[in-house]
Formats: sequence, structure tokens, C-alpha cells
Amino acid sequence: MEAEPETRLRADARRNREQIVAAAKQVFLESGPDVPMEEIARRAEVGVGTLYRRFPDRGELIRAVARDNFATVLAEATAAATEEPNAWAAIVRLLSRSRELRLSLRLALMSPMARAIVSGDPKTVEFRAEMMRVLDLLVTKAQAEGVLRKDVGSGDLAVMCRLTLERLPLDLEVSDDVILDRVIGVMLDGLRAQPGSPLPGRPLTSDDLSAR
Amino acid sequence: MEAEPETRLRADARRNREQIVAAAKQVFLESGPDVPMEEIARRAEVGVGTLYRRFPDRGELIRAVARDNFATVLAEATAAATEEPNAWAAIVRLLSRSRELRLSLRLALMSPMARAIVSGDPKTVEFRAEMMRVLDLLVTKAQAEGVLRKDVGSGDLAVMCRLTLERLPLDLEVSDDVILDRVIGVMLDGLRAQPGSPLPGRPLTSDDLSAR
Amino acid sequence: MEAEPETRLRADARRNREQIVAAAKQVFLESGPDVPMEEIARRAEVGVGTLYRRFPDRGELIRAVARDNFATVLAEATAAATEEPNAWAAIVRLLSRSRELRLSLRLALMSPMARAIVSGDPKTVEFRAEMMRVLDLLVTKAQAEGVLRKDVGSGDLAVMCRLTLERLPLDLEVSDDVILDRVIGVMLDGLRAQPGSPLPGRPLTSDDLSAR
Amino acid sequence: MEAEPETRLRADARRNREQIVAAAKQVFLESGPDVPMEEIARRAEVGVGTLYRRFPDRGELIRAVARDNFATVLAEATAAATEEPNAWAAIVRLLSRSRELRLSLRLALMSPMARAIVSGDPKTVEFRAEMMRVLDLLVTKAQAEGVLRKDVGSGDLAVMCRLTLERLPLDLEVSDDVILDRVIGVMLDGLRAQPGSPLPGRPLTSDDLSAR
DNA sequence: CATGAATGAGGATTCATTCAT
DNA sequence: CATGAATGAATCCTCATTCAT
Repeated sequence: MEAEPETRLRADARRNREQIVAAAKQVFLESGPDVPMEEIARRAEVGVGTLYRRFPDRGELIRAVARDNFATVLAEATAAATEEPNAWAAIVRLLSRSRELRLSLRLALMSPMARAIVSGDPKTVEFRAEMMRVLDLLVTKAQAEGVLRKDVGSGDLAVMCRLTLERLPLDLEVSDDVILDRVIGVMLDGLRAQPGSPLPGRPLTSDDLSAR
Repeated sequence: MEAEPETRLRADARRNREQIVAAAKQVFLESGPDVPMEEIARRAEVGVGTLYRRFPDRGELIRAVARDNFATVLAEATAAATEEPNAWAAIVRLLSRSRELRLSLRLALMSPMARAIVSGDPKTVEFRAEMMRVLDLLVTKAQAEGVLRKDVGSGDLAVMCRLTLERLPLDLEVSDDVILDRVIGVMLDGLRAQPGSPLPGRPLTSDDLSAR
Repeated sequence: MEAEPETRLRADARRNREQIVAAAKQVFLESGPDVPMEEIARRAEVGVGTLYRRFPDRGELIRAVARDNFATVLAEATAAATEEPNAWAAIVRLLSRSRELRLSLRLALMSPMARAIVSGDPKTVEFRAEMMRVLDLLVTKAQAEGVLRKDVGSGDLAVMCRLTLERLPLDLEVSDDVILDRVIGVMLDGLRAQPGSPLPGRPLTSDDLSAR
Repeated sequence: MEAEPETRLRADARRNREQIVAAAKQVFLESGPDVPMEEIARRAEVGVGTLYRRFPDRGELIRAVARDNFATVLAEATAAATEEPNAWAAIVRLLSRSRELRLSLRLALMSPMARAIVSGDPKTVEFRAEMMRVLDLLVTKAQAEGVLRKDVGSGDLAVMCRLTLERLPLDLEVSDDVILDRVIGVMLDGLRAQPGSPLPGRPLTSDDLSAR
């Protein structure tokens, strides 16, 4: 799903690049986006030099990891929209299954620095646009199906997805997944078309989430 | 609401301490928990030396900021429980008003390092215990009132509070607050005692959230 | 002769600063302007940190050394102009005695990088202006005295001074000083008002040497 | 004028070698002898690998560039001695025309490191010997012609040539060439057999300039 | 007791050189 | 043989922490 960057690389160089991104993702998750580059290189079983040849600075690496995640998230969203029998099922799957995505976007959440880097990336904008396109569709359809309450928009849905990506602060007895699944359950119930209390404001659209 | 540490300090020393914690909170929020100590000192209009006299190392400072936040959060929770006419109203207020707390606990969420430091602090355990005590009470009462669905526990409520503390990643057109208020609305509807779909697992209790 | 930078520094800090500049001058001369900062720090008997506190980067240090040299050169020029009985004698002394200055300005001659840094410094401009002021005076007076040929200007003199600052490439049997004194002798003879062949172009003035 | 090294190389290999030396000369001049090898390779439109095949290390490359310059300088000196009608004319041409050589030897002047490498090269010794042979001849003849003052030797002449190779520090309004031509004019006048003041010491011979 | 200087370990980054393709 | 990738040592620079003033 990635595009041009690694278009023509010698076979081994490409493999290296992938190893590095994978290692970085892992290490960032474990220890935050400030881990020594050397640590990342070690995990990727590469010399620091190689890492730097591929990613001129930490920012570039962060961007690469983020893009990689975007691709995964988008793929899952598209799959849900495509494979599920109806839109509501897709939404349920998206929120629930995003458990598998939880590991991903957390990167951008960590340090303000990382946040800034990712936000500044044009690819981020692209990703967001595509993601919202998918969500828009789902929301419209699910509302037509009569299952989704009318006063929510794709923007609201996006925010809920985002929230479930959160890493809960501590090592708990119960796993993050179990816990979040319950919260998601509550949210899904809250999303159902029912007498429920009206939400403040108006449905958030994809436009509401455009940066700035 | 702070406790013993600064029990007996000369007036000016106490003022220093407070300035430092305030500056640290601010700076941590802006630039993450890795900002140079010197930066914090500058903001607090103190020399680094003074900062170090008060907080022997960065960890101590992070702990102090966290404790300060705990105090605030707890105060708000207690106030809600006390002042609202019924438990459900208190819960609504807690979730909604936590908007005012949003700025607070984010600290612990930033770097894995900060997380570790805060978790390791006995005060954190104390805080959590007290907080859960309040929530337990609210949940029980609200369920007795017949408004809160029976299959949620104080643990579930805690997690939802926590989620609303999240800083959304980007500068959006619509403010974080507005957005989160809508999600909270959905959650509250989902929390109502209604035919809604059963949640997975069993109600989370305060014990389920004990660390480790 | 240096001005504000070290205006109010604690006694020891000031001493450190001076030690560093002295060490840097020495080391730059020995090994060029690319020597490891650590080497300079070692020579100055300071930690690298201290060096960096005083001179945020290598450029700043180079600038400081250059300014220090400017002061020395200017002092010598002024002294020559003041103390010698007539302008010709001052010129002779300037060219000959610049032997003592030889060690100095070589810095700027070394790497293109160093050159760039020094040229970009406003203090360099100031220095040059003052220096040319002195030379202008000397040239005018010496020509009035009838000793200096009429077709040279202060610019020409400046260039000759500059050339004598050159470090001769190799370790020779005969010292650089002896050798250069002879060249200077030839130049001085060539500068005398005499039938000698006319020089190409017109006398170089201080303006001709203005940068750009 | 180069000798054995590339005696038998395939035509394209030789071309490569020449491109590299040319690029290196250019780049050294622009940015000093510490430019990344990769930069040189790029300019020569070769891979680093190729560069390293030809010149096992940076020193070797510097040496090659220096030797190349030596050849040029020597050729010019010989031409002057041969083609000019008399020795004085040859000397004048040598000093003046060395304008064309100015670009050359500056290399050795840059960093102490480069200096060391070049000095250590046996070819440098050879070059110097040949050069001094030519100068010796010129000096003797020019003195016999009665034009050159008696108290200078070939060593003095060599030093003057060297000085005119200097790059003047800054971007001036007037070009380096014009300026240096005037200084050379002064020197030439000073070199004329005339009552001028006696030079210090004794004429420098080629021996005086032997290294060490 | 406050201050800001000094220290030095640690992490980022570059680049000479080697080596697989 | 040419190429460009990989390596890692060397150097820059920052910042937590200590200590003299």
C-alpha cells in the first residue's frame, strides 16, 4: 500500500528498509518516540549508518512508521466496509476490530514532537481524506438502514475510533482489549437509533475534522 | 489539597515550589515530559539550582505534577458526588465536567517513562483507591436509581473518564471540547438502563483496575 | 580591546573564557579549524560543556578568536603609526613587525568555512574599516614625505601586509621569518619613490578592498 | 607530464581517473580538502567505489591533485625560461603569469593535514628540485644580464612565486588578479638592480628551501 | 538558600572505507 | 570493473546533575 519511496531499491536494501520500519514501530511503541536511534538499528539488525541512509533523520523515520500504519488502518476500514453484510455491521467491526489497530496510531499520540511531524506530512492529509470517505459512506448507509442514530456524523465516528486506539495508562489485571471492548459496547449502544438523549451540537462531518 | 511534603516551608520557599509545579505542568503539556529542566526553571523564574533543591530529579517533579492533578480530579469527583441531586446526575457531571480535567492527567500518557514514574508512585495507588471509592458509590446508587444499566461497574466508568482526557491529535476547526462532549453524549446514552445489547464480560470493578 | 561579550561574568567564568580563546587560537594554528572541540576543551582545561556554554558552536569560537586577533593587529598598527618618527618608518615597521602578527590572522585563511564565518562577522567589517583608516593616513603622509611612490594606495599596502601573514608551506631550514623579511625587503625597495616601472591599474584605496 | 601511475590503463579507466582528479581539484578549491569523498565522486560522475579503486584513500587523492599541479607549474616555468628572450623577461613572466597557476597549489595551503600529506610525498621533493633548477638558472642569468639585483637567490624568487599563489580572503570589488598584479609590480621593481636598501641575510639558495 | 557555572555521559549524525551485487 | 549499500568509529552537541560563589 506504500507508494514510491522504495520503488527501485536493490532487493537487500528494500528488505532492510522494511526491517527498519518494523523495528521502529515496535520500539516506538515500547519506549516512545525518543528511543536512541541506535536501539532501533540494533533491533532491525542494521548499522546506524544504514538506518540514517534510509531515513535522514528521526522525523523521516517517524513519518515512515505513521504512513505504514495509515495503510493498515485504511485497509482494515475498507475491508470492513466491503466484507460486512450491512453498514452497521461494518461500523461494529470497525470499532471492535480496531483492537487490532490499537497498536498502530498510538505513535502519533506520544510526544508533541511526533505529533507535529506526523501532522505536517501531506500523506497524513491524504490518509485522513480517504478514511473519512469510507466512514461517510458507512454512516450514510447505516442511517438509511435505520440502525444508526440520525444525529451523528462520520466525524463523530472517527473520533470514537481514535479514542479506542488509546493505550490505557497502566498494566492492569484485565487486558486493555477486554476493557476497551466494554467501552465500545457502551458506545455502540449509544449509537443506536433510539429515544436516547439528543447530542449537543450537530453531527460532525468529515469537514469538521479537517485540520486547522 | 496537596498533603505533607511542603508542610513546613518558609512562605517564599512554598511559593517557589508552587511556581515550579505550575510551570512544569504547563511546559510538560506543551512540549512533553522531556523538556530540559532548564526550560522549566526559566518558566518558573527560578534557577536550576532551586528547582533541583526542591525536586532532586526529573522523576520527582513529574510525580509532583501528577499528585497535584490527582488532587484536583478527586476534588471534582467528590464535589460531583456531594452536590448533585442524584447519582446519575453526578456521573453525567463527572464525565462532562471532566472537560475541565482534561488538561490534567495527560501528563501520564505521554512517554512510557513518565507513565512508569507515575505508576510507581504510592500516591498514585492511594489516589486511585479514593477515586474508585467515589465511583463505586456512584455506580451502586445510580443502578439503584434504575438509571444506570446493571452490567457496568465503577471500573468501566473509570475507563470512560480516562478516555475523555485524551488530547485529540490535531488542530481541528471544531474544538476538542465540543467533539468530546458529543462522544460523551453517546456514551451516556449507552450507559442508560435500556434494552441495549449486553456488554462482553462482566462489570469491571475497582479491583479489576488495580495495577499489575 | 574586546568589548561587551564578557562584560559581567563571574571572575572564574571570565578566566575560563579567556583560556578557551587562547587554547583555540593555538590549536587552530596547529591543526586547522576543524580540530575536535574536545581537543580545544582539553587544552583549555575545561569540559566540553563549558566550551559550548560560552561558544554555542564552532563558528562562534572561530569568530571570537578572529576578533581577538583583530584587536592585536589593530593595536600594533596604531602603535606603529603613533610611535615611529615618520610615516615611512611606520610602514616599514608595520610590514616587518607584522612578523609578530603572522601567527594571527592565518586562521581566516584556512578553510573556506572559517573564511566564510569570519567574513560574515560585522566585527570584521569594523576592524577592516579602522585598519584602513590607519593605513590611509600612513600612505598619505609617507607620500607627502616623498619616500613612498605615488602610485600606490592604502589598499596595496593592506594586501602586502596580508601576504606576509602567510605561512610558508613547509618546514624549511631557514625560518619563515627570515625568509619573509627578505621578501619584505624587496617589497619595501619596490615601494620607494624611484624611477621604477609604473604599476598596472591605479592605486588601490581602502574602498577597493571593501567586500563584495 | 604525469608519469607512470596510469601508464597502462584502459582508455575509459584513464578517463575516469582524470575526471576524478579534475573534480577533486575543483571541489578542494571550493570547499577545502575535507569535503566528503562522496561529493567528489558525485562531481566526477563516478561511484565512490570507483574513486576508491583509483585512490585507496583521501591522502592518495590529495597527492594526485598536488602532483598534477606540480606538472603544470613546472611546465609553465620551463616554457618561460625557454621562450622568453632573456632571463629577466622570464622572471617577470613567471611572477605575472603565475596568475594562471594561482588556482593550483593553494591546495597544499589549506589544512595542516593536506600540507603534511603533500610534503611527505617524494614527488614533491622531485618537483621542488626541478623547479629550483629552473629558477637557479634564471637568477644566475638575470644577474649576469645586470637587471636582477645581486643579493637575491632562487630561493627568494621561489618564495615570491609562492606568495602570489595566495587566495585573498574575501570577495572584493577588485579581482584578486588585479590586486596581485600590483603587488607583483612592486616586487619586480624591488628586484631590480638599483641602489635600493640591502636585504637582510644572504641570498636564499635552493638549498635553503630544502625541507626540514 | 538561590544562582548559574562546570562537568561529562549519552545520544544524534556524518562520512571514510569496505563489500555485496 | 562499476556501483551504491552497509558499517561503525569519530565527532558534534545537549542536558541532567553537581558544586562553587
